[in-house]
Parts: sequence; structure tokens; C-alpha cells
Amino acid sequence: MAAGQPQTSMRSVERAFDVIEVLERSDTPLRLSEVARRAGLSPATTLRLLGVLQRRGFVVAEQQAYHLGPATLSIAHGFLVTDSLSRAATPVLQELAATTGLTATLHIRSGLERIVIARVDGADPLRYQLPIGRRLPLHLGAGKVLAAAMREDELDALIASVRDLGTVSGKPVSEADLRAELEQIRERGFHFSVNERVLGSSGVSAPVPAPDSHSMASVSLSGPAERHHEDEMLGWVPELRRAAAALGRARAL
Amino acid sequence: MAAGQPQTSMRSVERAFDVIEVLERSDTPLRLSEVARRAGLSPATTLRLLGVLQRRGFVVAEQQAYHLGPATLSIAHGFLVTDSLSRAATPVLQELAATTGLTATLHIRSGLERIVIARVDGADPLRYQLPIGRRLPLHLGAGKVLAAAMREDELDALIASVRDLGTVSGKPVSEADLRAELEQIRERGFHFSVNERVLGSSGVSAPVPAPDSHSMASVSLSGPAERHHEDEMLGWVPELRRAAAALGRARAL
DNA sequence: AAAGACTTTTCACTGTGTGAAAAGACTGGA
DNA sequence: TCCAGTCTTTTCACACAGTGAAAAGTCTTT
Repeated sequence: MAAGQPQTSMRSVERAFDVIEVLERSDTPLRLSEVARRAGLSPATTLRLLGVLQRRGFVVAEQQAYHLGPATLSIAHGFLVTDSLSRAATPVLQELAATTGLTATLHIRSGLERIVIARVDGADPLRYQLPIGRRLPLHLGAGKVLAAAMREDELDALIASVRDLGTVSGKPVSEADLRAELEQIRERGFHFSVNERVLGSSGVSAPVPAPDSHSMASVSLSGPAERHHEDEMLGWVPELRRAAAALGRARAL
Repeated sequence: MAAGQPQTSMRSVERAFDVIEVLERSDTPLRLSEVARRAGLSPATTLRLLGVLQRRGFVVAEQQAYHLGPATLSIAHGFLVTDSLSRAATPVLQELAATTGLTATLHIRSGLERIVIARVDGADPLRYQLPIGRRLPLHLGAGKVLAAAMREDELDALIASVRDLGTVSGKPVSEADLRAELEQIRERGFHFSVNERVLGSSGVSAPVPAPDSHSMASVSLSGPAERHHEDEMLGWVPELRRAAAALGRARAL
């Protein structure tokens, strides 16, 4: 099997991605010393790494500051055209959005986070910005159907990595609460949420069948909470399930 | 200045990106042995690199085959929200597309290629697929305004790297032809093309003012050649120039 | 004009990254 | 069913790639 986790660490490669991650998580360009500080590396090493990344187009240096470069778009494009799930997503999400009037989103788990893979806006676009590629938490909103599929040890790691499990509305959530809710999701096969990650937003999510929990995906419908109440949302669950099944089939090919 | 090119090579990091590039250029998932072959690496090394990339989410292993993973989308998102040019692009391109009815595209140079950064479709969408992130050549179509801004030695490298300078319509182009055309572009400040990179397509392109030729960008208008003739296209040059200037200003901030 | 902070280069050491080869899985053909 | 060939994964000993401290060179601020 191809999923082995070789212990050999490749320190320098690992560090290159630490640098990329630092730049990804910053919304402004960073100077060398700042990148070094945030990545926990020496300035000399950081400079060398940034040099390679720059020559490859993954980093651009403007004046005195570094930020991500256009080569990042190229590999994203490469992912979108190869990945069977992404390729199947657009029509399925479009139909969901059309029949429900809600925004349809596809997430995929990546490590202890989820990433927005595709999205089709409904009648009330929530859009602030094109969210494709955004990293979002697994313990809130649609993330929960992904968390529900995690192995025990992974879930432990997730909970350990999150400071506060509470929702954006201020409702506190204990570890036990979360575990109970995940159990419920496993039984029901979907999740309904209001004011969990985004204030004033509600949604339903269902898991997309996957070979392993690492590459778990989810489809969701969401919209403004005051206009779409729980009963309406729950009414869309069959539609959602159908879409999830369709995506699961597409993925298997 | 921050643009130094440290000689220290960082072989393993370089190789990691070789692997990524191999996966990017393949439209199907690849097996370990195939990745190793194309990247020119030993299977052992390739396996180790793929292991790191996989843990980071940049590579996904499905069954026996590797392809790019969702983390690629995340860093692309990071690029789009940080890069001043990308952020300024959407409204400018939208206006161009609206007033001309043509498709408006923004490219940026990356090494010896260009990458599609943003695009707004006109009345006759040429779209086959979302092209954002696509790597395209510098010696055809809109690429020429970028090539025209290159340093001599870079241009030499470009010409050396391209097997056949000819257009898609079969028209042969000598090195001298190309150099002459680039000189003309430098004088005129724009480029008109028909049947260069895409058969049946014509367009005009103008350079976006940039501090250095490495991060040169270009804006273009394009559409079906039989519906938009040379004189119409040339008529849009002032509009195009205005857009290019606006983008140049946005970039300076 | 001088101090301070940041970037870049240099250098000697050490542990990371390396590929060959062995061991272990698959795969398909007979 | 077994065997041969091909692919994946692990092991290992060696060499040199990657490292950070410190020096040298910049830019910035007062």
C-alpha cells in the first residue's frame, strides 16, 4: 500500500513547507527576519529556502517583503484538473444550489483541517471573497461530519490542537459535548448547524463516501439563518444525500 | 535588495519541487516508479519526498497512484488574497469585458512561462475549463508582450528552451522573426495576434507597468477571430492601456 | 553621524539525505 | 496454482548537503 509514513524526516524539505505555511497564514508580505521568526528558523536557512522558492515561482520578493507567488496557482490548477472529486463537483453543486436556492459547498479533509474545494452560490451569496482553498476548522459547522469519520487517535489529536471548542456565538462546548455530537452525526448521517462557525448562518452537511477517513469529503448547503429555518434545512437532507452519493461514485472512478 | 540568487542549491528541496512539477504536468495520477522516472530520481528518494508531500497535503495517494492534493488550493488562495495585482484584477477585467464584449485575461510571467492569474469571460466564452493557474508559453499570443520586456540573457534562455517557435496555424517563425516582432512590440507598446496559440482566436495585449521584468504582467482581450477583426481589436487598445495603467498603479501600493 | 536592526556571505562541522541492494508485495501469464 | 517479472518499501554505510554562528555589508532611524 502506498500510504506508508516513512520515518525519514527530510528536514530541509519540511522546513521549506514551514516557510510556505508561514506565508500562507499571513495576509501581508513578510520580511526575511519575520519569516524566520515565525517559522522558527535561522535567518541564513530561511534566506536559502526563500531563494529556492523564489526561483521556482512559489514565492515573490517585492522590495523587502516576501509573499506567495503565481506558481501556487499552477499547482492548484493541476489539482483541480486531476482530482476526480473536484471535476465532478461543479455540476452536482450547481444542481443543489439551483433546486434549493442555498449555497452549496464541497470540503475535503486535509490533516486536522478542511479545505474548500468547490462552491456554488445560492440566491443569497454570503461571499466576501472567493473562498476556494480556504482552510477551515473540523470542529465547527460542516467540519463535524468530517471529524465524525476520524479515527480515535486522530480525533484526540484534533481536540488537543484546538484551544477552544466553543462556537462563534459564544456557546461553550466541552470535549464530551463534541464527542457526543459526533456520535449522533455518525448515527444520523448528517449534521445541522446554526451560528457555529459563522454568525447568522445555518446549514446542513453530509459526508461523501470515501475509501479512508483521511480523504474524507463533505457536501453542505448553507444560507442566512433568519431566512432558512431548521425544518426547511432538514427537508433538503434527501437532496443532499443524493448529491453526496453521486460525488462518492464519481470519486471511485 | 532581496532578489539575490544564493548559489547554495538545497538539492532535496529542489527535488521536492521537481516531483510536484512532474505531478502538475501529468493529467493522470502517476505511480511511484513513473514519478521517479519522470523526475529523474531514485525510487527510494522519490518515495521519501512523496511521503513528506503527502503528510503536508500537497500530494494524495489513491490506491497505487499519486496526484496533487488539496493543500495546493490553500496556498493558491493565500496568493490570491495577498497579491496586490490579483486583488485589483477582478473589477478591472470585469469592466474591460463589459465594455468590449471580449474575454479579458491577466497573465504574469513566472520563469520562462506565463501563468493565468485572472480572467473574465466576454460574450463568447471560449471556456473549456477554468484556466486560472494555467501555464502558457511566452513566445505566442499575449506572451509576447512579456517576452518583449525580458533581459537579453533571459530571452536567449527562452528561445533555447523552445523547440519550435512557430504558431499553431503552422506558420514558421525564425529566431530573427521573433526578435524583430518583440522590438516592434517594445516600440508600439502592445501586440495584436491571430491564430498564434489558439486556432481561430485573436487578441490584443498590453504590458502592465512593473518594477522588474521578472514580475512582468500583461492584460489581454481575446475572442473568436472571425467575429472580431483586426481593426476592431486595435480600436480597443486605448481601453486596454487604461486598464494596464490602472493595474500598474494598484500593484505599486 | 552614529546606533541599531536587518540582510547576506563565509566557513567548518555534523547529521541529513543519499542510492545500492535486499526484502517484500503485487500482477499477469501459462 | 505457481512462477517470473515488475513495482514498492526497508535497510544501511557513506559523503557531502544543509546547517547556524559569526563576520561583513546594508539600510533605517534618530
